[in-house]
Amino acid sequence: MTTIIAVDTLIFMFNTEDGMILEKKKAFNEFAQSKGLRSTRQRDIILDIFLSTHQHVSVEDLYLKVKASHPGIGYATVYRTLKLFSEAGLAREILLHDGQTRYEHVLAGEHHDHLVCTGCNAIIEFEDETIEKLQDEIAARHGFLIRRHKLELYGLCARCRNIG
Amino acid sequence: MTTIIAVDTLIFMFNTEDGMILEKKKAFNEFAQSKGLRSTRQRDIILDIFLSTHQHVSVEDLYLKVKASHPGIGYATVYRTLKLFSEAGLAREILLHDGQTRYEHVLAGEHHDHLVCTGCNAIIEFEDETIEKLQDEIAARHGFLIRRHKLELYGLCARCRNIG
DNA sequence: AGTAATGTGAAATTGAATATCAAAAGCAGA
DNA sequence: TCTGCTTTTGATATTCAATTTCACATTACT
Ligand SMILES: [Mn+2]
Ligand SMILES: [Mn+2]
Ligand SMILES: [Zn+2]
Ligand SMILES: [Zn+2]
Repeated sequence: MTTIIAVDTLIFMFNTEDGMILEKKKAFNEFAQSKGLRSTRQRDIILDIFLSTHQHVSVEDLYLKVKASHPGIGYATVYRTLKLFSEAGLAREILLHDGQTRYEHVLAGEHHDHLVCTGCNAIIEFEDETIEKLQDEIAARHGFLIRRHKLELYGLCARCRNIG
Repeated sequence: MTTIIAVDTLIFMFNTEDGMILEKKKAFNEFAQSKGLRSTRQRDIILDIFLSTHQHVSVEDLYLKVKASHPGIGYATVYRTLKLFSEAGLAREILLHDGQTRYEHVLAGEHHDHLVCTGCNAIIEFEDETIEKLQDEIAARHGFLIRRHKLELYGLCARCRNIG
């Protein structure tokens, strides 16, 4: 009986946003433990606030958001903590054309690339398995071992095409 | 007779590196004229030296190369002149992961993407028509009009895989 | 509590891109 | 060739995000 309830709860957890959040908190705690990092109030707060965001946030973006409720937390801490999140595998650094590093959530095992509207800065995510395969073939042809790639399509979104 | 010789010479010219160089010098002169730019000793020198390079050069790279034979020429001039080359269509700016802008030669109508070795910084150029088509399809599916794209594959080249 | 190691926040530094500005050079006419 | 106007140059300053520094605070552990 107890066991069945536990399993149900677990499945439910991982299928909701709250579940994702718990999952990521756990992932970060495990990472911190494995690296011998100490647990601090600041990291907890920054993690909570990062997990509450839904877009691609810059350090500055997140810093301002954090400062709103916790004015004592400094820019450097937010900066360092976002780097940690990315090392821990729960965030990914992305560098688009505007020269500002942004962080986005990484969902376990998921990968995507970006369509960027240069008119309104909208970012659309996409995946294309065929392109990924072709990339591997190109790499293989040149004896390369690919670690990561960057594919960004810049242009105007439907709305900006009409307005512009 | 004269005409035939001229045609032969022209064909020959465009099939050699010297021909490319002449072609690009002409292209830049035409651009300069159309923009009302003045002809200067510095621009001639910088163009010559840029055309003599074969890799993807940063402003700093080219500046050092220029300074070696012409110590009087300043960084700002090299910087501005490379921008001009790119406006004139004979160079292209590329921004790889290391956050340093580089310039490469643009061959008429040609496009390519880059395979970058993070071990030795080697850069290999490639083209893949299928990938380009798939990109267009993705864009169309989202109502986007693509202006440019960036596709970079980062990893280790054959040599660095063995050494590393 | 005591101690050593780690984390924090304000400020400083870095590094590349770009702007500024006085002096030098190019250019069209006289 | 000289003149006067405009552009270009070169040294330097500025900008701006990323990153480092360091004195002080906090944590983990005994
Ligand atoms: Mn994304
Ligand atoms: Mn190239
Ligand atoms: Zn748009
Ligand atoms: Zn290599």
